[in-house]
Amino acid sequence: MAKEMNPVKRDRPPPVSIDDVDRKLLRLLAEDATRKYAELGEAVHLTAPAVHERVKRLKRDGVITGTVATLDGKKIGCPLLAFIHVDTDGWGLTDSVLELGGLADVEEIHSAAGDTCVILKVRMRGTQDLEALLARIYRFEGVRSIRSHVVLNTYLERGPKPEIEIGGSAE
Amino acid sequence: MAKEMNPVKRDRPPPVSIDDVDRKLLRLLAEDATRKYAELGEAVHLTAPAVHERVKRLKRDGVITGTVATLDGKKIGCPLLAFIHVDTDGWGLTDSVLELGGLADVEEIHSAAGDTCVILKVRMRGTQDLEALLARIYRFEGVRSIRSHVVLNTYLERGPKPEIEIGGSAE
DNA sequence: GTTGAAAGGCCCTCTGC
DNA sequence: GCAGAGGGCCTTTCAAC
Repeated sequence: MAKEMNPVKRDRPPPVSIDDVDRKLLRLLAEDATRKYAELGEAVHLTAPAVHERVKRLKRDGVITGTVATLDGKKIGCPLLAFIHVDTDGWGLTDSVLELGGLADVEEIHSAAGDTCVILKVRMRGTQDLEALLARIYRFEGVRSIRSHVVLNTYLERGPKPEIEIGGSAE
Repeated sequence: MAKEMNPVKRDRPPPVSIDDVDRKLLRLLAEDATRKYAELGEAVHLTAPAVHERVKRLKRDGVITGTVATLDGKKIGCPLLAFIHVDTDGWGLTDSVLELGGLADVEEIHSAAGDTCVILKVRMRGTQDLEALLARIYRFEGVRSIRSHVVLNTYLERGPKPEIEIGGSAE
């Protein structure tokens, strides 16, 4: 086949096929998962059973990974949001860092390229909790430095949303 | 009152009151919002109508801000996750940056303390889209520097979760 | 894919306790 | 706060097209 000969092809095309109707459904559900199938149907010009079939497929294929309630950080007593960048010597950090996932404060753990190795997103009750967490991280082996970025205000915060067009980059 | 005399008190206690049962419900719903009221009820030793009443109150008070479907970034064709730190001269950046919220790629926009002013979380189809976005940001007035942190692997990614204990910091 | 219909489940409310 | 019962909406499936 001409597959490997085409330089435009991505190296790893997604194994699941998603069309524009799926994308629109995903966008709507990513915004509000309580929408009824009938409502979704009229948005994409399909009937409720057809929509149900697509959504079921999207869940089965792992495109939709779950349905969750979003909470207000301040209202639950965690007004302090921060990003923590941890720079390490080697890679022995990994196991220790993954343990941080057990803390309710820690929302995200990523490994990253660039001048930092691990990026954490944490939401805490106050600066004292943040201090305690930093102290704990510093106790890990191989930690060279930590930089904290305390968030002053959040203007946007949402989950992944599929692009609407294949060639475009926006809306 | 002895309120102002107690140095332990927080400066701004949350206006909505949430007890431990609420917190447990919030944790369960933040994990999986499709849980049935009966199931939630037996987890907190309450009946379904009682749970329903609490959840309704939590939504009315804005503690629960919504119910959304979570999507797999890779499966929807956006495997490239990155954090972008934008450093600016003044504050004129704000309006321009907020416009970025219109892009589907941009998931989060925060203003931050420290050596960076704005933190963006973006999820894109590839490095070309990232380059285009960076070029766009550089065109903004007052942008001094940009640092991008491309995520290699995500170990944890979830929404806010209330602490389970008043004094504790974990599970 | 569609329409129509039917069964079942759960939400939600209301009533008393 | 509990228990129980009822109405109604919606999901979900099945038929036939």
